[in-house]
Amino acid sequence: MAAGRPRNFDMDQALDQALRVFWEKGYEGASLPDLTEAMGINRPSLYAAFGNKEELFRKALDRYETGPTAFVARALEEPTARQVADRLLKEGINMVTHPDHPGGCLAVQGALVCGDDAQPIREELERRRKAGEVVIRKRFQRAKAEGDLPADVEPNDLARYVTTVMRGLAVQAAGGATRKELLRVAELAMQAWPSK
Amino acid sequence: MAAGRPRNFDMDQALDQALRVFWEKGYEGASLPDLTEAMGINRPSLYAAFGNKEELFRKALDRYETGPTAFVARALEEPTARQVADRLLKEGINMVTHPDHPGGCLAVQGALVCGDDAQPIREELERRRKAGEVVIRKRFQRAKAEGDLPADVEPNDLARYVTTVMRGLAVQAAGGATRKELLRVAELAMQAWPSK
DNA sequence: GGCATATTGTATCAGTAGGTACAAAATTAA
DNA sequence: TTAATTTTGTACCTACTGATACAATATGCC
Repeated sequence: MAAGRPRNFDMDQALDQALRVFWEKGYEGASLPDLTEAMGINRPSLYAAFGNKEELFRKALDRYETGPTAFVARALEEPTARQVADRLLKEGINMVTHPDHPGGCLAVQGALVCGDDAQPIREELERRRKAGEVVIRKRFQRAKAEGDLPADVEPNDLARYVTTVMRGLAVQAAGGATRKELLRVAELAMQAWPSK
Repeated sequence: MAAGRPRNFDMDQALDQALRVFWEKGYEGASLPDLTEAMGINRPSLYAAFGNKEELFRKALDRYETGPTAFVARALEEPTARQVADRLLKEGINMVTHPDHPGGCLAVQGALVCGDDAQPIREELERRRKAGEVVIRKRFQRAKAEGDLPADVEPNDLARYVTTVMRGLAVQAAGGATRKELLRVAELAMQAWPSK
């Protein structure tokens, strides 16, 4: 089979740059010139390689989930529910305030609300946020089955609590809060943990 | 003084509609046609009465703060810090899930991140969020001076904690969480309150 | 009524949004 | 070397963005 002219950019590197732009400006706020400049490619190359803006965002989002947010899966492996929650908060803070990439969380600030055109993206992000909540809930359900949580505690509520705090932390980080400030918040948030 | 042709719309009513659109779609996501249609006026009337899109947003934001978010000032009047926090969370939830207006919080979803043009708005919202945090902090500082909080507790941290949870609740509400779900979260969040 | 003033509606502006046509360039297969 | 294939770069498209010029209209004051 024939080969054709080779592309002179790395797809993953370009995607990382697109991710950075979407993260920093949101889906709507990221313009095609913003993206092509950061990715170091021109418009037709972007469309040939990634489809369109919406598909590019989805691919950047996939990369976001296998990269920066991989800490969630790791945190779930902690032995107790309490340790899971503690690590989710701490590593979450580490992520949303990490100096190597934009502050905050793409799943929150990518398109929390938006115009009509971007609604599919808003819904996609909402779906993924929901999915993140579900894996945490399942982990806490398991914890309860293992006797690791009091009988009168709803894993559902606990998962929603941790998730809600994490999203609040993400908003704070997007606004410039420091890691140190947010770690104090996490410490307080963990005071709510049942049966200390 | 002469009068000229009277405007045939109510400024406050129009502003309320603009507020609704910005709340629902964010600053960038709200287009001029979105705004004029909701406000029931045409473009030149909008510009004559409110300046431009940015000024309109600022005026809608002022109205937001004297209307939907007025619960904050009321909550601060509660006798104890604990009651203040509890009421902030509960009334905050009531607000961000109220059926009479869009879900979530304008100060969070109006422009958490955005493109270059909207940066002034993003910064304005960040300023106002910060100001909201400050009034809560001051209330907790007073509480501490009054012996209403343990000596080893930082009012600063407590204010940031409450604020962070409220913002998390706002994100959840923007994503469609119900009032009932969020009240369970608030209940858990209050478990963290010092010296029960 | 006539004048000054202010708002309305239409029609339009320049700039930018996302997206693409098309030819030149760079590769592999034959 | 030639043919087939794929990417690149330029130039461009349509639609929509926020914003206005201007004439028509509606008021209060004299």
